[in-house]
Amino acid sequence: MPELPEVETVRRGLTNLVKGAIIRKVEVPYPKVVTSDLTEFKSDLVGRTIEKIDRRGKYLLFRFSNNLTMVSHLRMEGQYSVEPEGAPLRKHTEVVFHLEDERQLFYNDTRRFGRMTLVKTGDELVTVSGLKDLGPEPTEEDLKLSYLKEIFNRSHRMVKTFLLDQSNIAGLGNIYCDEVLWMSKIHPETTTDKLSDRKLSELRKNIIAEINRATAHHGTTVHSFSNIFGETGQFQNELQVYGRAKLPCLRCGTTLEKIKVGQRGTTFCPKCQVKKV
DNA sequence: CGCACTGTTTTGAA
DNA sequence: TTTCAAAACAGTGC
Repeated sequence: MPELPEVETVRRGLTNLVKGAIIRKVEVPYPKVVTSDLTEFKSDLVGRTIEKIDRRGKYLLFRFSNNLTMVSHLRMEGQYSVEPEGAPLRKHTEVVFHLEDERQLFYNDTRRFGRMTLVKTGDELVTVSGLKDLGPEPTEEDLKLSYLKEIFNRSHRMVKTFLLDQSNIAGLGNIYCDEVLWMSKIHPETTTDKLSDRKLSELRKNIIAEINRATAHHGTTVHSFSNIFGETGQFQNELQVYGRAKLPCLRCGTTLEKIKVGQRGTTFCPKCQVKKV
């Protein structure tokens, strides 16, 4: 499901619904989802308040009282839902947080790729792989052009693959990568060191703008994504290339092509996005 | 039925 | 050190 705008949508929904709630009991029907000690996971959260929910890249950070943080990554199809106490588990419910107020928070995950781990607050930045090496957020303040120039010039990887690497920039996934490359008129297989400073600046602006715009639309619903209220995002109506292979480019009319780049399906316009060699 | 595809990340090997 | 393919898993569509 989720790239940064979708995870941020989930974060806001969770904040509305369960911020301030107290955990009464934790059940883990699918133990593999918890990568930290399972016994501690089930016992340590009992009695704790969900004080805040943060996000970093595609990671959700549940801040509990007494300096505990639960790191949750939804991977492909992870999803939270809030139900009345006693509601039956869903087919793919992996964790149940019973709350003190007659509700329960479910973590559901059809493909079972999502993972969560419990750490002492602050430790996530040193112990959680993926999180500790995460690149800057795609924002005006955090994503400096000088930084991009440096990492792009140093690498010889294809730009699409490079943007998907979360240690370079946090939060972009397959959909928004294809979108920003189309917007910036960059062929996905161009190697990063071939991009001019001017192109890089354009790409940076497009990344920031696109992520902001998608977040404002509550994210994109392609397969299964819906927010905690069960509402779908609206941004799929705004996509220019993703999911439009064989359809005309909305800028020049050329038929969009779909190829594989670094084992990910990649849609682009062969006329607008010419590979620089 | 078999195969390819799907919004992600980690792992191990080259 | 850097980069890449396979694997983790379930569902859907051809």
